[in-house]
Amino acid sequence: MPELPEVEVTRLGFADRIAGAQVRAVHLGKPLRWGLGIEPSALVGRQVRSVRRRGKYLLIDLDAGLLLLHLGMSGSLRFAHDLPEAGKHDHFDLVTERGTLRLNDPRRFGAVVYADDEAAPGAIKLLGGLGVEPLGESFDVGEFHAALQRRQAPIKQVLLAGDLVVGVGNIYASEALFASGIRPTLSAARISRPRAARLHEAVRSILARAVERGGSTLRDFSNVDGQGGYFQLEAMVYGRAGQACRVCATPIRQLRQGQRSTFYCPHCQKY
DNA sequence: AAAAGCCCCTGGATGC
DNA sequence: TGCATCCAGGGGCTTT
Repeated sequence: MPELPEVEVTRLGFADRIAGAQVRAVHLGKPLRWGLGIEPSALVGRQVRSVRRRGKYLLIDLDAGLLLLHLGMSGSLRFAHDLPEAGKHDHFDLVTERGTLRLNDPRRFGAVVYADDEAAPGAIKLLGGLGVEPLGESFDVGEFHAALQRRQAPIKQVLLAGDLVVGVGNIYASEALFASGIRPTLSAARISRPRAARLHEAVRSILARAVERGGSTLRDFSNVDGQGGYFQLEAMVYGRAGQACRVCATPIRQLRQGQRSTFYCPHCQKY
């Protein structure tokens, strides 16, 4: 669920509220994808400075060190003063005097990892290979097109790989390709400059719109206040196999690329 | 360097 | 109702 918009909506929901708070306790549930990498008690007394996002990672800056948090496939965060006792899928609590940040993650593909700083090996391993931020100024059309020229793989998988541009997951990759009229199976290297420009714009506008709509809630996602998003209602192709294209009424098709579902309109995406 | 497969884990939907 | 099977938004790691 959590792609860039969901992670950003999550961040926006608690960044300002937790900034300046002192950590009172850290509680762990079942093991996540990776261990925390520090004794939980060692975080007590540290102060939360800010919460940033890099790709699909949340970076919780402390006055000493930082926490790298990933929602995986089924993770979501809550932030509140009066959270109930931890349930079976609650695997990380950061208790502060301003409220408790709680990670709920049924599939446990998510993780919370401590690092002394962003240059620490543990942080480099997770953040080092990431591509540019699609909503930032460093996402340049010319560089994007040039990078696509060097990749022979299908464009859908190049977008998902995240080493070129981050944050585009399965839903938004399908949506961005629809918006730019490109077949998901087309080799990235065969995308012309004008098409790359359309894709570049589509990625930016769709991700920004999804943040505005509170993200997409298909199953597990909710913001830190427990509310779902609405972007899924605006999906043109994702999850719509067999249904009429909202533009041309042609039935939407579904295929598998790299063990993941892809949706597209064979009429609107001919390129 | 790039691409393709594998796998981590749980739960919901579907089919018999 | 019970049970097996398939599928799911991610991404690091290994192999080709």
